[in-house]
Amino acid sequence: MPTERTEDYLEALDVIISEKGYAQVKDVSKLLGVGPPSVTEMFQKLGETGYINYEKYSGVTLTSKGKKIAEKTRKKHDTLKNFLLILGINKKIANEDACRIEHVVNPETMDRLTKFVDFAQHVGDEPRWLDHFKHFYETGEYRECPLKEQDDQ
Amino acid sequence: MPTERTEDYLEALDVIISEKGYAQVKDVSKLLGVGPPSVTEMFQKLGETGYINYEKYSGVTLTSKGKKIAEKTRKKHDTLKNFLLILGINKKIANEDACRIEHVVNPETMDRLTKFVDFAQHVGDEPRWLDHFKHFYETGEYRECPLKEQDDQ
DNA sequence: GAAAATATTTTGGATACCCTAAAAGGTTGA
DNA sequence: TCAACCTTTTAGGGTATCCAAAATATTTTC
Repeated sequence: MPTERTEDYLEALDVIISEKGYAQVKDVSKLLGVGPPSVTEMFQKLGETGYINYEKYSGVTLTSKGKKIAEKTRKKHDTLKNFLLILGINKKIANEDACRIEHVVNPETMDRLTKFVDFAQHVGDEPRWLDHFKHFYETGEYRECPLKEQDDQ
Repeated sequence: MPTERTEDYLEALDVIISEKGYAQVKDVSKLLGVGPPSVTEMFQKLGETGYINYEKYSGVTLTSKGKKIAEKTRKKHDTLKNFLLILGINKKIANEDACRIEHVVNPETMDRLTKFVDFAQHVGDEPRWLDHFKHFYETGEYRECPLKEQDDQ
């Protein structure tokens, strides 16, 4: 199993590579905010464990094994981020939190969250209950669904 | 700032202490699934940094500084767990995920989630939209809110 | 009250990260 | 072509966590 940090590096590599075809130490260093020696060290490890194609002093690419992890991680990231956005959290925080949560959630939880996001986005515009939640969030006031009473009668 | 692991230990201590008044190395060792030397080592660190009252070979208690962190962490844990339960995730997984997510979420996200849990639990029984989500989760079929059409006319 | 059982601590070591400083490789433009 | 300028790598350390084995303390039991 890759460590959390390994997932972070693979995900970053995937982002960079999808933009410029390969990734250099300095790109990852900048994106993850760590020093070049840390990146080189990780490149060596990722090379040895077969996640990337690594040759000293040249740009790296992902192997299919690495790509698989990267994509899985990015997908989780997207779902989490979308979920947080639905809740009304701003983009920056949604991204940061998604970045950290993506490494620790159970697949079953991801599955439910994915469906939840689908559910909230299924209709064109915001579903009524979500409007109600936002109203509740802002005012503390709960808007009862009028249908409820109809049912009870 | 306490590390994630420090939060875990403090939370565990709080759980144990609220049950038997003090905590021993073996209790924490069992609860967190780490060996006794790791616990002793952490006790020493927590003692030095003022989170617990530690004396060699005797049960420990939390200082108010430690209690504060422990409670904050437990509260986050509870909210996250409740949220996951609302989504329909089983208790075991909800607990495990809450345990890991609690260390990495932004306060703003916690705030929204807390309100979301309140929102979903506001009425006595499950709100209609949540029923609809569960139906959607199981069948992939979306139940339109009948009111929607009324509005449109 | 001492032997046996249990609990805790110490010692010594491992791993996965991170870093700074210095060396070495690669690139480029006068 | 070679000096200057990146970029990457190596060398040498640091921290936080974990562990097994051995030493020590405490508690229980006869």
